[in-house]
Amino acid sequence: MAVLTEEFIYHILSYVDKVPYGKVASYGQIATLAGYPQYARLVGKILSLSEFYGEYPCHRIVNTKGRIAPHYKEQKALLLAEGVTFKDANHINILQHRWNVTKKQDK
DNA sequence: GGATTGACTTACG
DNA sequence: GCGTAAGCCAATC
Repeated sequence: MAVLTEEFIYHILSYVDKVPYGKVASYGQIATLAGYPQYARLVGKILSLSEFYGEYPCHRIVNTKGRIAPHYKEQKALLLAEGVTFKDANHINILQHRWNVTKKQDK
């Protein structure tokens, strides 16, 4: 039944852990790298639970618009602490900080 | 087993 | 660039 097994969660988080300092990645990007491009929503759910499975940089994960998580208020402060710049209160400079391994928008 | 919801993404106006 | 709609999948009611 549950797809959100520890094995799957750690698999996703392993890619999250590969996001370099000062960079950010999208849910879909992580999902694609993990081999499940359609599981972007599951990635978000996993990240919300990631703190219970280990300390992962879940604050480096944003949506493709560069907007931070609506329910994760510390994210902005954490990203600023890493040198990530914001366009406004809820959007980072995704074009500047997005992870280089982007396969969807490799351009 | 159908309907609703969500840390998503893409398309359209 | 922003709001809405449709597509997507798993969990929850």
